[in-house]
Amino acid sequence: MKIVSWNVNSIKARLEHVQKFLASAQPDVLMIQELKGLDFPEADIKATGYESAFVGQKAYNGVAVISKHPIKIILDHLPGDEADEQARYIEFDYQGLRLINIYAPNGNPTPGEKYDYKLGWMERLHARLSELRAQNIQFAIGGDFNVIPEGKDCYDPKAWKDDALFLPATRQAFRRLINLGLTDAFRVHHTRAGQYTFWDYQAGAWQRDNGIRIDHFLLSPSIADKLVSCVIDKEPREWDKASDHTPIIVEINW
DNA sequence: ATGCCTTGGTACCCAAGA
Repeated sequence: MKIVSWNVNSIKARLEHVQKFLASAQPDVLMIQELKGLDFPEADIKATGYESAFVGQKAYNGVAVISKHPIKIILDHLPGDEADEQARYIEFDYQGLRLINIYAPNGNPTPGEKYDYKLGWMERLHARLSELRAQNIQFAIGGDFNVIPEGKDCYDPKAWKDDALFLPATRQAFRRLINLGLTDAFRVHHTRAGQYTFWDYQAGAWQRDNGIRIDHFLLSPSIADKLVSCVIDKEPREWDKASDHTPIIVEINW
């Protein structure tokens, strides 16, 4: 089973890119983030042969699931704060497999309330994944975690030293997820530095390969045992009017 | 580096992104 995560930075601006990707990559499930609007082009996605479901809000955030077969939604928000109305989480069942698609908060500027929200959100995510582990529910979680796990996951660690994506407390929150017994799928078969999923639009970051690795797939133990491959597909980042993120693709022997 | 782009919402600039 081929599952993909991709922050598209507006589904309205990137619909043709999504359709082009679906046609060439033929994933079973494409989980996208940053829809940036209340509308979702379900009919256009259906025309390419895919089902879709989404959780959206006006202007910001938003996550969607595009799949060959219909999904069963388990949760349309991250539990733990009923006052939180940001569209950043969808948990669902696809062909008997539990999947989660997240758009974690950015957290800048630091310090401040946005960073506090980021850490609180990560703590709530830990609580939810801990619950799934306790219930022995096997799952894969993918998305834009907005976390640079290690120095080798960015072009210049010194430049990111005080950033919300790389602060010690941020990386600790990520390691706490890993320590639930989860596997960073990309790092199973790729260990070298300088492999990124995001390049800023500014200052020629893409041309200079000045990027960061912030889009991830974490797998529970039994799913990790079924991992075939996990790769970053840099091609869509080269397309005209590209998203600043590129897809990460995981293949599981399901 | 308060900069550099890109998007959406609102109104011709600003917030947010990372």
